[in-house]
Amino acid sequence: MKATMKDVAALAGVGVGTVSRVINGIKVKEQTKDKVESAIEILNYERNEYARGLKKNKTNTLALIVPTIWHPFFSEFAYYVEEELSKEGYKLYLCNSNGEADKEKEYIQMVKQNKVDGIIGVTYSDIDKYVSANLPFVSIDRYFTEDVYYVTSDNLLGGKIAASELIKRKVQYPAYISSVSKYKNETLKRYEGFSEYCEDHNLSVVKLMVDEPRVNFVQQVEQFLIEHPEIDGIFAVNDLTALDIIKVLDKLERKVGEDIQIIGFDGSKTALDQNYLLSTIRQQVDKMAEVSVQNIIKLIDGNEVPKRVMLPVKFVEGYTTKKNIDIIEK
Amino acid sequence: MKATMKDVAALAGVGVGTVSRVINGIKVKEQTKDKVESAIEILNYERNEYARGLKKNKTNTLALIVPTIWHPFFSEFAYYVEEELSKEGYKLYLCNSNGEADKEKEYIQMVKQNKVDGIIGVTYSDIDKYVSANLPFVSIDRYFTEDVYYVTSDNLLGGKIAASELIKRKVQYPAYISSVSKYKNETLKRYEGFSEYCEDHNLSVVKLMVDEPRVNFVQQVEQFLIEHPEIDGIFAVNDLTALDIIKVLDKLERKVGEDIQIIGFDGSKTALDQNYLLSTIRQQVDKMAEVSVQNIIKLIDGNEVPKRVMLPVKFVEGYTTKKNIDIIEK
DNA sequence: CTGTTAGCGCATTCAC
DNA sequence: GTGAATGCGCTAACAG
Repeated sequence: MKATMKDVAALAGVGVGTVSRVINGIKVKEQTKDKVESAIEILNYERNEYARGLKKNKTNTLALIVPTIWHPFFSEFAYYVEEELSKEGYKLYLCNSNGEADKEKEYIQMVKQNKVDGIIGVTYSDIDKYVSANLPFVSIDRYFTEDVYYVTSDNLLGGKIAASELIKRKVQYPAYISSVSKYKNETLKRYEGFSEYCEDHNLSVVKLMVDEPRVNFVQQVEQFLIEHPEIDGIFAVNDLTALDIIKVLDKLERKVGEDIQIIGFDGSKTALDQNYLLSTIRQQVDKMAEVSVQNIIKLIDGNEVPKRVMLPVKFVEGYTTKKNIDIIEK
Repeated sequence: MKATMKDVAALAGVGVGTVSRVINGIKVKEQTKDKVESAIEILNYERNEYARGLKKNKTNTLALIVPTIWHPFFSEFAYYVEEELSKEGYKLYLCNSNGEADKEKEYIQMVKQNKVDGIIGVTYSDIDKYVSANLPFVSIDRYFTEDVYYVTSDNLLGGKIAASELIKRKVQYPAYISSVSKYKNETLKRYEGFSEYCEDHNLSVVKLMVDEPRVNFVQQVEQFLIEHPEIDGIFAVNDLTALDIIKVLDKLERKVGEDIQIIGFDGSKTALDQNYLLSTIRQQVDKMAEVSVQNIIKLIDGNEVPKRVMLPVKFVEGYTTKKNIDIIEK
């Protein structure tokens, strides 16, 4: 049936230890190495990962928890995480939590059972009590406690940039629209930055914050916009929300990019490709993934990494904000 | 440190065998069962999956190979696969192949090494030589050989429906635009169905098929549309391509949905949400995922499943085709 | 440098 | 019903 190390050792006329050494790249006499390798070849030997894991307590496997891989931001993030991990010789488990703590707990169990070495998680549930300080866990976009490592974009700055770009384009009545999870996360900073900047420029922000899970989101947006006809600039918590809002604006026959300007957040490539039109605050998804992966691997290996990493963002102009500001400004 | 079965057995005052039985739900006297369970509780015991895997040679883990999780169709598919798998108590490895056979081979190795029990693959490379008949492998959207199980949408019918919907809307000069992989896959059927139906209605279709990987795709589309100004209806190989084409049409100032109609393919929810406007042929992604998962699990368990499953598709009307056909038809 | 050996933690005989 | 014993395939420590 399936060849084991013993078979290989027998065929090569050496001990199992030697076979193990060859496989793991530990120095062995060239000649014996050749013998072993050809035996491996002949028997079509493949190492059994279970036996190995049992000894080494190391799986070279990570889990990625996202609310849903459906969301373009998460799927782009997952893409980069897997790519980076693959370079490092790691495999990736994918978990859609749907915001349910249960499933997240399950994966935390897995690291305890040695099924995975660590977790990268975009978790919007109250998972924090389960992640202990010595559990390799890197949180994305969410601050738990001092113990939990996290990497995030500079959401505060993003909010400020959005405000500044809108104000630059003569927006007088800025609005912020978002859906909010009952669990605190970094997206709240987008609002903070936005309103702070607006207030500094003597503009007050009207806001709509819909509780998650979103029900009748579109209707609520519509009502909000009808109640506040003066709004001429909107900052949306993310691109998908921005697109939903645009839908409503279309329906209300407000000319987006002219009568009313809108800026999203994320700028993940999928969304941009599909909606080349949306002005947005772009997060460096690739970088986030890279840093997350590098950090968690270092954590697994017992090295020090910064508790917190914050990545810059930048404005990407689309067609939902006014062009040629220079001309406008004249 | 970490509690093992031995510890539990010691604390409960029973043998390890009994502990094992309790854990695996094999009948044990109620009383001893309770003892064991409370010992497990106290010691916070968790089964080591590696030791278990070593014995059982079963991992309850599957791999999903997609070209890139980025693509909304694949990310939606991945979502449903993971969801379905989760119900069945399976874990999912995610692999972005980027169309490279190497990475796909690596995962096939993994099933041989008992790291995964089976693979669901959307593979556009010539992986077929590596998947043997007894390897649990379900292919999506691609026919290999008689040996390989696959599930796909009814692409031929989809093409026909697209043609019929366009013709119903008075299209006279239908076109088909696509990018094509050098490896045969089921998407070619979309063209077949489309052109077949058109020809049956005495319309000849002009087509643009750009080789993958796409370089200068947009430019090629633009040139194609300029060279064929008569085109008044387009069927695109998928939604993303349709959106790219719309971009070009916008640039050329052709009024989409009026001067020129366009139908995409996929209708995955993400794309629809973001582009509520696109008329498309909708695949039942959830169903595809469900069937794939059920079939591969059956295969793993050694049961019979149909070699080939073909799922129906349907037209979903957006704003890129004419509305109120009745009125038009009068 | 290399062969031998002792577990890793569990499931599964086999006796009792 | 249940405890004890055997090995799954591998790595690492040890002895040569």
